[in-house]
Amino acid sequence: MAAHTHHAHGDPAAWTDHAARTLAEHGTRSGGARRAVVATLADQDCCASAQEIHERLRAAGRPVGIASVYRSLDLLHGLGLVTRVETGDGVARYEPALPGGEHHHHLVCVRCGGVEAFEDDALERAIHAVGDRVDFDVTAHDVALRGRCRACRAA
Amino acid sequence: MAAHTHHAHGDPAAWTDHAARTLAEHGTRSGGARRAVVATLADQDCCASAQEIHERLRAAGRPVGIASVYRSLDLLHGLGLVTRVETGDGVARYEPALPGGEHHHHLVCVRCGGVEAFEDDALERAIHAVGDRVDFDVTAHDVALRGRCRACRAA
DNA sequence: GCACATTCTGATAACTGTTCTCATTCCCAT
DNA sequence: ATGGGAATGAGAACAGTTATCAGAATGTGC
Ligand SMILES: [Zn+2]
Ligand SMILES: [Zn+2]
Ligand SMILES: [Zn+2]
Ligand SMILES: [Zn+2]
Repeated sequence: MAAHTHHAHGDPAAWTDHAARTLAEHGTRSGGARRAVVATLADQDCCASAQEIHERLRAAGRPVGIASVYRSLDLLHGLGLVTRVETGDGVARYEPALPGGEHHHHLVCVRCGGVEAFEDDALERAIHAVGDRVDFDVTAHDVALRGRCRACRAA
Repeated sequence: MAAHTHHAHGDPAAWTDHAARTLAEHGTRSGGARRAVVATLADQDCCASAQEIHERLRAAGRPVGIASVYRSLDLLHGLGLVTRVETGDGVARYEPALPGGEHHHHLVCVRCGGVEAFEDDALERAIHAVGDRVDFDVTAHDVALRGRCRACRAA
């Protein structure tokens, strides 16, 4: 068994393979920039902004043009390989979308801007029920709970 | 009885009064620009962007500087008088926050960008239950269901 | 009503995240 | 190996939002 389980939301290698396969099926070529972005995403538990990914790649000695980061994220999002998360500060964040559909939602601290993940089956059922009842073909959903994290509550 | 009930989410005059009272309690002066923004918001069933409000005021013959619109919305949001809604297109939208706490959430069409409102008690209960169980002082929540509206499903 | 301190307002500059442009590089089927 | 086309990266362009600041409006104390 591995000494640590850093990734709470599934095996990153599995998502990487899934992403590579889906990209190949769509006839895209495998360029270095996009591969680097995919690798960085696979290493993320939760959401990261385009600029964070850009910075992380630069720090890792594999700089990628910011335009390529945005392009890659846009393509991956179009193929359903990443989820776009809006935390309310006007920047889009992205996290891997697992093929099985398992996912989490977010707690956003209004003071420090920190983001935590949570999962809740009852919430998912309630959302699904709404989707069934409305005159709308619902394919995705976002939930954000806002408030104060433990640290900011004390401060 | 009124011939039509245009406002699904409470009496606009009541919200206007509530807003005016809260603003007065906070020692703000009553300038014309902010009063106009409050009046426009009171006339909204659902969310509107700063630029939409700006345009609506201009069209109504009561032009207000865009900076004043943003400032007013920011102040109202800080006082809890409006809700900020993120529909995913990178534009912040605002709608009146009723003092009783009754509110709705949104269905966003990924094709045409249209927004519809819905309410669901079971969903609210599920969200409340999550807030009780997490280590986070939850004070607000956003839910957005994404998909295709009836018109765009046909097209 | 009048003077005054303060707030509000609006034009515009500045800023930030994102998208567009285009010349160059790279991938890969042939 | 080569040729056609997709991918890349630097920088310009863009959109929404925020900051700046001089002048107008507000309301309090007289
Ligand atoms: Zn996450
Ligand atoms: Zn969910
Ligand atoms: Zn609404
Ligand atoms: Zn709710």
